[in-house]
Amino acid sequence: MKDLEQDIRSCGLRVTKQRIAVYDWLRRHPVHPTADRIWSALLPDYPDLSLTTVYNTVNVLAAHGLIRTLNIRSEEQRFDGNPADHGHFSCRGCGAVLDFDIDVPRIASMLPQGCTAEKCDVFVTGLCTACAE
Amino acid sequence: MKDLEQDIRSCGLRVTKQRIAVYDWLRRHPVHPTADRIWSALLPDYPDLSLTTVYNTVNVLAAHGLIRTLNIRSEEQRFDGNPADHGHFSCRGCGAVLDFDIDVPRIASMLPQGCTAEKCDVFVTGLCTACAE
DNA sequence: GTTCCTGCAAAAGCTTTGCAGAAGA
DNA sequence: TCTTCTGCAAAGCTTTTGCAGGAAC
Repeated sequence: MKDLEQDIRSCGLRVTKQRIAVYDWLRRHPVHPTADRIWSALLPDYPDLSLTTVYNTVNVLAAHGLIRTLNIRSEEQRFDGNPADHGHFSCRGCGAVLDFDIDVPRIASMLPQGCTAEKCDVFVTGLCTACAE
Repeated sequence: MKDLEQDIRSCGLRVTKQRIAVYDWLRRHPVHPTADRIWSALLPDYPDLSLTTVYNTVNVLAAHGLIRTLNIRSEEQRFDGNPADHGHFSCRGCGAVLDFDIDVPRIASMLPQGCTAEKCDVFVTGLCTACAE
């Protein structure tokens, strides 16, 4: 928990219980939630937490690279507590989103000549093992 | 132009001048536009075209695999006249979106065990050659 | 004591829906 | 002729903004 505070503080941000709560939840639940989902999950423990603050918090955390924003589906924005480059596999059958490791240099080698990669997202849609049957 | 009609017809859809216009424009302008951008571009030639119809059309075309929807940025949905798997490079400097070829089998090999890839999107953010200076 | 953050309400922006009239097959 | 599509207006949703009170430092 102390390291979460440290992360936030080292970005020049103030440590508030709302920021700790959102950041901690996001890191412990790798479910790529929407802002609304984060808010609902925290509401029992933080009855005064507002959806506006969740939006504000995820935007601030993402701007400082502590979390990452995803656009898997068109309708809504999702957030990921793991800011490292990694792939997302979305199962068409059960709707689950699985993380997987990606070989960033290998993907960067596919880029147009002269372009440099700073952030890399890979989204694959298909069927997972269970749904393939 | 005839092949566009053919594409639309072969999906069991009716051929209308609006659908031809949107589909044709999208295929000839690989700029990954928003619905609004498509509408603005076509308005001079189709003064009666409504934004609702553009939305309806891109959704129908995408549902039948003739075009592809993208979620490069969070705010808005974009469309791509090329339905084949390919990567998108978004330049942080000039905002341009460049297509690049991807090696799908190579990426599929990074997937979790047992998962099968049906659609693959790769989004890379960074700096293009011109902006890198 | 300052500055920054939170939370409410309202606004903004994109996208969808309902429905009557028009167009395609 | 029958079914599908278009276009207008209005609604729906997610996300942002403005601002007063409150918390962090």
